[in-house]
Amino acid sequence: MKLYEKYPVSLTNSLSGKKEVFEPLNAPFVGIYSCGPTVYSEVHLGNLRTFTSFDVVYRYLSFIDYKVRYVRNITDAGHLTNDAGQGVDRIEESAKLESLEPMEIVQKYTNSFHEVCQLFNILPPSIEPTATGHIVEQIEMVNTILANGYAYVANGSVYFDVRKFMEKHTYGELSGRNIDELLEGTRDLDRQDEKRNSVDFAIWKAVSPNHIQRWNSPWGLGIPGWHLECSVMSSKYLGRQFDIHGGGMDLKFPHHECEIAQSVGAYGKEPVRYWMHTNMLTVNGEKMSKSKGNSFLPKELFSGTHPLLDKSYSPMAVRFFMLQSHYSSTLDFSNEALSAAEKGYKKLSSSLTFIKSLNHPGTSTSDSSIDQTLKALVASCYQNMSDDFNTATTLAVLFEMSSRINDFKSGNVLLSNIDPTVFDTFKKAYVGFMENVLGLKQESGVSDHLLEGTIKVLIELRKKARTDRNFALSDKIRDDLKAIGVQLKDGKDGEITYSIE
RNA sequence: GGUCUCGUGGCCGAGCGGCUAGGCUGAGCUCUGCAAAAGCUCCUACAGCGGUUCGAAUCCGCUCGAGACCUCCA
Repeated sequence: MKLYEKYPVSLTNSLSGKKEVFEPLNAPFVGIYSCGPTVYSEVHLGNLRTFTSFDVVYRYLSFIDYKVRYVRNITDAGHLTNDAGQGVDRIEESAKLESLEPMEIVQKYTNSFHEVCQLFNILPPSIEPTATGHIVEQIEMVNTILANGYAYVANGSVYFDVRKFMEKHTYGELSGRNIDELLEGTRDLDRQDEKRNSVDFAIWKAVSPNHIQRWNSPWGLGIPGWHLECSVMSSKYLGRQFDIHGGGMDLKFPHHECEIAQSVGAYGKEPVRYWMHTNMLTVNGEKMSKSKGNSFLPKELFSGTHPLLDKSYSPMAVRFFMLQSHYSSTLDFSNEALSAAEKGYKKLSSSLTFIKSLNHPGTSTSDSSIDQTLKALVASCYQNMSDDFNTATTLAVLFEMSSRINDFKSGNVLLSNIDPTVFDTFKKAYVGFMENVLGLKQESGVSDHLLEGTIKVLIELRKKARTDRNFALSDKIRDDLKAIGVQLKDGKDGEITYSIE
């Protein structure tokens, strides 16, 4: 029996607004697409929340035996600041600002995005396609939509004809938009606009010859529409209908709505079975965004240099902070919350370190009540994650497990009272959910062998001092190390461990 | 203005009609040469007002407050 059969996943489908049982089209295969970054500047913490959320979805579905293909794109062309016709091309704009080639901008911020992902332990997707790598396919899709009569050409641009589309299909379903009202607004449309209706959107956009990024098409020089690339790349790698499409709440309209329309307009069927939307990271109750000026860059977080930050925070503390809330709730940033998260993470992390090195002696006089408790905790991890990827409740279970691990450590509970198989399952689950599912890896306090060795020497000296009952000296070693951020902990058995503050 | 979401204890945050969330902080105890860590215990909530129900933080209505989307945004 596969794990996903034992712990069936349910998730909130934005399309219905309800929690539904997840049934992949072709189990055990699962296709996930999530909207990646537009690489015109550095990603901020808010962006990262979404990527972290889908990273966990990807990790968990893989963990419970699904064969997941996870596609996350890089938008490196065609992202205008609006569809209305006078929009500025984000990549071009940054290129001018930084005096670089557009593709240099793309490379620079793609690299930076990858570095940040690595720091936050966000796994690379199975496929990371780029818009510029799929110009041919995008032109093909525009042609298909034109052939189906759902688009029109105007001055070298191609627009999706929403009103025409609505004669046979629905538009606005995902975001709950009242399109009649949107169409009402059409009368106010600027006369100079090439669009027939204000709700129409560009699937191919003509550009002038001095636009650096441009491609030849049947309609002249231009760039692909932003909404189009996701439709093209998702259908290319996951099929015309696939399981999960994710993204931030703010992409629901118009981006995802347009994706649906394009795919239906081209291929005649709903592209996505389950839509998942992550909620926003807020600062003092307001959405974190570049335009509001309340966003931090990851590196500002690690250095603690941003004015809104009291101190620096490690990537795993931040990851833990995000996982403590549900992906569909807003999460409010604050120094207090982050400090609390940092301590909580350290607690779980030290249990992780300990249990990894702990092995069952082999024989046991089994105490079934402890075995039952441990087994229930393991099952609870799966149940919580299968329940709409509830990382918050899963963490609560992990804290419970951490307490049990500390019982092993202190000798409150003897391993000889635990069935070896149960212990093995428990250990694998704790390590697995921490590292593989939630992606909370251990942050090595000391990366330097020299330093590590030096601390060990000092620990040996302190042990000697303690056995000699030279407490003045042993306290001095401990206090002086503490002053530079190394906390020593005396174990019952005389062993001394340390942690870096 | 339209659409929608949210309002939980000192703080952050789960909760999807009945059963302990959890973390951080604070207080006490145990262990310890003293600390730290750990263990145990305690403090405590569901914005307000009505309604449905045997029973509501959880469902319905109203009021107040906050936010998101409706233009680009994870």
